[in-house]
Amino acid sequence: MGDEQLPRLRADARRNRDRIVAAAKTWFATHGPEAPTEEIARSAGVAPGTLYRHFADREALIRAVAVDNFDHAIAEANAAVTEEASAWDALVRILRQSQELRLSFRLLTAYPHMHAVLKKERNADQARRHMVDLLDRVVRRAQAEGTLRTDVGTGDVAVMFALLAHPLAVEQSATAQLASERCMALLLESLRAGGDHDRLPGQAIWPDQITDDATAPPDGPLDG
Amino acid sequence: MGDEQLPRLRADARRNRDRIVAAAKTWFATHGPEAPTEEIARSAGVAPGTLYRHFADREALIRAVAVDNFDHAIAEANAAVTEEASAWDALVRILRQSQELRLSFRLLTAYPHMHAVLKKERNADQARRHMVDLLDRVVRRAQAEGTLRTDVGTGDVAVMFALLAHPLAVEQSATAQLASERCMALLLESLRAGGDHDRLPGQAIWPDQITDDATAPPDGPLDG
Amino acid sequence: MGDEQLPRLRADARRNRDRIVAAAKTWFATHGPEAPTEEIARSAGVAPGTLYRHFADREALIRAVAVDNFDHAIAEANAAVTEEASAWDALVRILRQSQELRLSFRLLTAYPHMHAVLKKERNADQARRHMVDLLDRVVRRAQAEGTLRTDVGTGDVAVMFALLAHPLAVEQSATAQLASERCMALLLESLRAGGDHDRLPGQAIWPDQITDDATAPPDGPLDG
Amino acid sequence: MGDEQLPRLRADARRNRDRIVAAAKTWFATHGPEAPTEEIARSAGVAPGTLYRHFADREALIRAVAVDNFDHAIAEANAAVTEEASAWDALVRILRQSQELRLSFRLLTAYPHMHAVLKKERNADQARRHMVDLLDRVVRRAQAEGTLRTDVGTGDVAVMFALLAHPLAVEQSATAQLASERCMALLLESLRAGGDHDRLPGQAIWPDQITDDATAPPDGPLDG
DNA sequence: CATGAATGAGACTTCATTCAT
DNA sequence: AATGAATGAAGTCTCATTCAT
Repeated sequence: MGDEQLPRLRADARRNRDRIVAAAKTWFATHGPEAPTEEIARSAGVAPGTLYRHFADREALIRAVAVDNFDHAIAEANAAVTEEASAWDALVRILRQSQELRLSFRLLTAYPHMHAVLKKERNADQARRHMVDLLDRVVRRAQAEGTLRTDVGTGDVAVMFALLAHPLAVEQSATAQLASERCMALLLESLRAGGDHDRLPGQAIWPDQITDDATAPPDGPLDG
Repeated sequence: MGDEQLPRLRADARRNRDRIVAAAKTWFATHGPEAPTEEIARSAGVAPGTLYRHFADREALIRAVAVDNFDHAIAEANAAVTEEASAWDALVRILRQSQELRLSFRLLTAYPHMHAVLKKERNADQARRHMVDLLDRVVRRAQAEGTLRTDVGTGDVAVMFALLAHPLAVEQSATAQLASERCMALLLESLRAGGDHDRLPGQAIWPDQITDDATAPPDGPLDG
Repeated sequence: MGDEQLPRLRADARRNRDRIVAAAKTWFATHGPEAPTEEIARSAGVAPGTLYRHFADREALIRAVAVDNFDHAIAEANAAVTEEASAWDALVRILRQSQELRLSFRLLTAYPHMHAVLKKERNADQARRHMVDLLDRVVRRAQAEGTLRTDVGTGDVAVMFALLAHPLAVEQSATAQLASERCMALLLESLRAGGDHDRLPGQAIWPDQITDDATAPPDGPLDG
Repeated sequence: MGDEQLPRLRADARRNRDRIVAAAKTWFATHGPEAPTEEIARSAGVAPGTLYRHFADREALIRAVAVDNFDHAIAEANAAVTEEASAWDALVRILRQSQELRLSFRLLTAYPHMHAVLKKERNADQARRHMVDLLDRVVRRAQAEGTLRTDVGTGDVAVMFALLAHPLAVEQSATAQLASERCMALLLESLRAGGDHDRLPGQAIWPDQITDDATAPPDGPLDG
């Protein structure tokens, strides 16, 4: 899903590459995108030089992690679509289960210039579009089956996903877990078809509006 | 509000301190909480030594910025409570207008150990509690006046605030602005009293649960 | 001569700067232009950070050393012109004595892109032109006094200086010393006015031809 | 001449060895003796491991390049001696034409410990002596035929060769080419027998004095 | 023999913080 | 109280060389 284009690697090199990405994913998740490459290498059980043989610099590593996250997220989303009885259930499952997707979003918002970084690699941008396409199909099907209110678009849903993917400041505790679930429940309730809905401002937002380059993010981790 | 306890400063020292906090606020907002102190000092028009005369280390500076943010946010929230006709309207206004509050929340989620950091300084922790108290009053009043559903607590509302305070990855464009407003509208709709509500998981979350030390964040910027 | 434009430095900073340049001069002379900056700093009795406070990178340090060399070389040449009875004697003394000039040339030919590097700093380029001007006056005076053959130009003389400034591969031994002196003697003999001279190829080379950018050096230490 | 002692190599190995030496010669000439071995290998179309199968380390590669240079230079010098009418003409041709000789001298003066390095390999040292012997014969013959002044020795001539082998800092331009030719003409004029000659300092320098270990260079590229 | 992945020492540079002026 | 120079600990990245495939 993002790796077919890599030149064939020798088995040991491939294994090292995978271990480095896995270690980086953990370090980025726990210590942010500035986590020391040396520590990442150590966690992966390789020397620093090996990390740099596979990834030219920190950015390349971040891109690789992001692509990997998106790949897994897409796989999870596909499974949800395939296995759930209704599009609505698929949507709920995607929202609830995608830890990988969540990590992607965290990385996305924590690293300055992240969009620019991702654009540098075909894989990364493709993965993003792929995810959006998938979400778009689910949204339209949910509206067709009458479970999702029809005055929201895929873009609206994506924005909500992005918000919910953010870590709560208190996330690890039991309260945080509960808070997160309650928040999701409230959001899902507001998306559900039926009942009286307020008129939302503007028009529904669809994928073409969020895929557009015009929506490039600002400059900085807190704004980006 | 958070600064009464500071020793009297000479006028010029006071001015320097203020300029440093202002510069830091800008740098933290645009370049994250790791922004170089030297740059912050330069922006403030002082030498690095001066910055460190006022703030023992980076953390102290972050605390000062947070306190400053909270002070402003509290002032804005007070104005909302005073000037709006209903508690609901005050809530909406707080959510929509408080740029300072938004920045506070961003800082809160972007910096590792932020809770621990804030706790180190009486001022900072007090400001946070002050803000929560204020929100609590508004929430209870809104429930009393019948505009806010009663199965949510102040903690739930705070979590939503925190979520909405996050920048959308697309925030700068017109679409992003619209997306943000639509998202807020959906959230507010879900908080509004009336209609049929799904049963939310667990119990309502109230201030004591989010002020509790048990909710301390884990170790890392993305999780914290 | 190359340092008037520096902002006033505090006395201690000035002293450190000078010690760093002196240490760098020694290291470059003995270990080439890739000598470790850390060692240079250690020799100067400062920490690496101090070296980098004064010189943004290795290139800047090399430029500073080159400027310093040229400054000293110019001073020596000026002394020769002032103190020697004839322009010819001044020429001989300049050729024989200018250790600093010799070091400049070594650096010049040992470091890739050296000309480009020097051009980056106004001081460096100015010093070079200054030196050429000085040499030009001596050459013309020697020709006017009838001691230097008139079919050579300042450019020719400069080229010979440059050649002689190169280290002989055997330079440190007694033989090398002698070889160097005999070589100089032969060269000076060929420059001396009087007797029958072969027709030299082309025309005399004057300063405008060697100051011209068109004569930029090739890419590399052995060709440059 | 320098390679008879090598063990027989398979045809492909032999071809690889030759390509590596050729690539190294180019890289050393353009980027100095510290040129990355990996780049040299790439230019030669082999993997780094192959380079190290043929040459134990960087020094061995440098020696191989030097031997190769000397071999070619000797062949050219032999041709000059054979084909030119007088020893003087042979001397002039050797000086003017031997690009390989020039490169040998450059490498010799650019690399630290070069003499020590060459001495480590029988081939390299033999090639150097061979070249000196050849030059010695030409010098003596030229003096015998009355075209070379008799107060200079082979060592003096070799030193001049070494000097002229250095690149002029301006070598690439038309002016540089001319300057080089004029410089050679002046030097040759000073070597020519006839006319009044100044007394040169010391005694003529002969091969035994420059082959002597006592002339070993100091420690560093700029002095060596 | 060739390959090219892995190593790991070490270079350069940055920056939070201290301290002499 | 302010200044800004100095420090030195990290961190990133390179590359000569080794070694498993």
